[in-house]
Amino acid sequence: MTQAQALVRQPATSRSREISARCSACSMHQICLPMGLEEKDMDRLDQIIGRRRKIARDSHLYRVGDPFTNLYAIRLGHFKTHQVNPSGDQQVTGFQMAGELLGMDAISTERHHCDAIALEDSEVCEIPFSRLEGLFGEMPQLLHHFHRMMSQEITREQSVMLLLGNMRAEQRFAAFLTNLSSRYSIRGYSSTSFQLRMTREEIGNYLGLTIESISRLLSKFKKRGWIKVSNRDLELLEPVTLKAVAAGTQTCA
Amino acid sequence: MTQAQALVRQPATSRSREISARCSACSMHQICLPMGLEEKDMDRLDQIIGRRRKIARDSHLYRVGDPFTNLYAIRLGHFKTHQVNPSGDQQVTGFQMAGELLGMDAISTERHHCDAIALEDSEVCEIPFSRLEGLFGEMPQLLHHFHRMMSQEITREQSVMLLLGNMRAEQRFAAFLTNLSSRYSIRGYSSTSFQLRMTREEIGNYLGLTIESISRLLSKFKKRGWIKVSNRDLELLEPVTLKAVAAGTQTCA
DNA sequence: CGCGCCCTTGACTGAGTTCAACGGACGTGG
DNA sequence: CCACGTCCGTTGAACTCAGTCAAGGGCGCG
Repeated sequence: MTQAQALVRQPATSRSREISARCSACSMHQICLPMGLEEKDMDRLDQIIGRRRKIARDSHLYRVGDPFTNLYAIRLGHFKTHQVNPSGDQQVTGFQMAGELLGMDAISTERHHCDAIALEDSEVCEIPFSRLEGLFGEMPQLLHHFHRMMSQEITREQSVMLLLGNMRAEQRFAAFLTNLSSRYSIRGYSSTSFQLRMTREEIGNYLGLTIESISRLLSKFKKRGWIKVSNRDLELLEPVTLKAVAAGTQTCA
Repeated sequence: MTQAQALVRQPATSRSREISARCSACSMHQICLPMGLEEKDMDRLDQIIGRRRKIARDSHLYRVGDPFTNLYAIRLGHFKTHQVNPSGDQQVTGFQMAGELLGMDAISTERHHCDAIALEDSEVCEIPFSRLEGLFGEMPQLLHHFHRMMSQEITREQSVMLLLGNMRAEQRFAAFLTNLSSRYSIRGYSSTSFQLRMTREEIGNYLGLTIESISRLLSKFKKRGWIKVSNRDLELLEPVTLKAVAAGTQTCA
């Protein structure tokens, strides 16, 4: 029996889901929700995961006010989340990449508090929250890691508060680049060479700056020889300097 | 047998803890972690809660880098939390009051990421996190509410990001006052008349403004007849207007 | 080719900071 | 009880960083 035949003979429920869609086969499982689970537990998690959904670039994963039923684990691609205040202006609250969890802010009110939008064609795993809660009682490891992920989100947001509340423009931008760099590094990508998936405007909004300021900062950093930019392609030539600027140890002047 | 005698005759373990220290007898139990629990479950939660600790004004509940063992529920008083960045400047990340939970940002790394400091003489319940996790398996209601509280913290921080990223000074300050007002209201206190427990400097730091700006804003709002101020005593004379300013529907000009 | 979107750059503006001086509340000690 | 120092807050004047406004460039796509 060939491998192809073996695949064909699997029951329909298995065939309808690609093998690569299982947590254990996903390249993100060391970072994502199933981190640290044994094979057996990972399978149980797999069983509750609803669908793997494709989200086209610029389309919404969810919107403010949508009822909360699922968390979403990003398998592939990038997202942004933004809030809208009563007078209509937006604040980008984060950029998320593969292995990160979306929707945790909706647990408290069972409604989403922000919009989540794909920055490129992306793929997510739908995790029905009530079923996930059902697993927690029997899988303390899963629960513990879930708490770590929520806690990490709190920590992340606190550091953005520090950024928005205390830092000057160039410090903010250096911190932003440094943050992206380390997150790509964790995922096994280059920490010095990557693409910006978001527009200058989205970066500016996230950092509490205008698009013009971001543009000027890119030019300034380029002139200093700290980075190389061409459209959305970015190379960090002086990552150590950038880290120092982000930390406030060094300035641009 | 008199009541006094009855108290004396109670076993030492009971005597060492005041009756009012039990969750079911605490005025915050409708807001705090035990929200919605039945008497029996509340007792179980009580049993794992370590101590009720008094924290003197200006002293630390925990510091950045302290190992994480407990969450803290505020029974009485007010706290602030702040982060410190590498170059030494601080960012106040929140002001907490009775019924709120402190320390959730430490779960991810098992180290505290910020300092928590009492703004006045306060009291907290020490909740050993590992024992709390032990209860989760058997008390899904408790777990669910814990998730709601973490999620609420994420939401709260997102709205601060919106504030710091998008709002003008007067809008920030109006949002701050409105937020305090509604939190006091939930706790059964006056929503229009309360004391500021923090200095102008702490408010400014939290809102990404200087102490001078806060002082000027107080004067401005007073001149407009929106508030009455005398040192730390505050009265909101036009709460509706303040809400509108916070929402960006109305300006001060 | 032409249109739209995204980005860059320059000149000017202004909200909020910085600097500085002062005032008032509170606690301590003579 | 007053003198003194400290901490906290207020107010004014000058400055500055980032925003606003405006014009133009470059790239992709129909």
